[in-house]
Amino acid sequence: MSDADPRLQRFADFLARSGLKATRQRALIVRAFFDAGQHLSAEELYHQIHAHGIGLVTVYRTLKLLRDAGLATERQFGESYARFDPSPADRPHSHLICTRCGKIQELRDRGLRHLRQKVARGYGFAVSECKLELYGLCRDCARLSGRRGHRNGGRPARADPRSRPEWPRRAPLP
Amino acid sequence: MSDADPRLQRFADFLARSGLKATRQRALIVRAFFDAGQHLSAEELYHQIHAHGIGLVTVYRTLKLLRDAGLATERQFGESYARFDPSPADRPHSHLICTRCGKIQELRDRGLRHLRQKVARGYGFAVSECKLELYGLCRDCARLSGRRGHRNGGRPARADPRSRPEWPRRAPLP
DNA sequence: TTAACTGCAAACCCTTTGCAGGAAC
DNA sequence: GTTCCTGCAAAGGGTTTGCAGTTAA
Repeated sequence: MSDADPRLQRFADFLARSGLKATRQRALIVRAFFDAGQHLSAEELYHQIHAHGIGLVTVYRTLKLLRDAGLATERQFGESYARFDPSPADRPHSHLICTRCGKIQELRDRGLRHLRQKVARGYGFAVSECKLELYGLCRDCARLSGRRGHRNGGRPARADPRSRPEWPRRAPLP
Repeated sequence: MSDADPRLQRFADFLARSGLKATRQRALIVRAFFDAGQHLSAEELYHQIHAHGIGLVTVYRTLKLLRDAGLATERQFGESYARFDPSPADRPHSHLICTRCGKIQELRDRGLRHLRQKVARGYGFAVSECKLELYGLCRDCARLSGRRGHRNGGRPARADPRSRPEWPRRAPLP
């Protein structure tokens, strides 16, 4: 199933087109990245494959290549490090980020497209990229919070999502 | 005019309430921050006041206090450093970021509120914070770009706004 | 007088870069 | 055989922290 992923071919094409080489490390990293199907950080991805003797630096370099190939988008979800979104840039979507469990869901809504067009008209602004992130509690966490009597109305203690409390920042390193 | 700014009083109240002290440095930093009325980085703010013998570390610490007091929001506009938004958190707004000149405009649109409510209903997601950022060319830059024949359709060279090329990253240091 | 604050330097974290050996073309 | 790649170690840049002296309360 992973072999049939057209993105692997697109990456191979990108490498060839750019005069770059198809190495064992790149193949492993790219496959692990697409297989995860999530918004991984460089270190999380590294953690999944470092058993194969691949270094963190190579993971960083390959993620940058994926970004340049248009197969990943670098994102900052209020953390001190970046996450990479495997969705191609030509299929824009927004994100719902749970401030309790860290889950990241994707959201597609055409309301955003309208907003974008309205802005273009009203402000004379030529939009090239549109980022919408909604922080809050996912369905499960909201339910849990509700049971506990939602002490502060379901709002997190701090407005700034950079200071998310207890949820897993990255996969633990050995 | 700056003295009449109710935010100064709110900050003083916050300090008193928290058992913290009102120092000369904090007064200077907070006033400079509100007077700027822009989305400053810590270093830009430092640059404006370091003549008074105030250290960068104190600027960082005071900005964090402002954030905790609800008088500033920490934001990451695709740069490697944070900017602080002087608008209080209870007046949410979006941002238009010009990828050419770096200008940041604010945008208030009730379409976003509707989207937010729709998400709450459809996904069972309890939204606590909503971030919308539109990257592209502001009116002036779009016009310039148009005159030059908008070589690549008005799109920046790279999709990722982290790699903005030539515009002022921060106020130059002496 | 006491607790909090400042500034310096050093640490910290994530990411990038320099370099010598190794692998793809 | 050339060019690009890898991994290591070290550097880099923004931010935070430890500490000794200073200042607000």
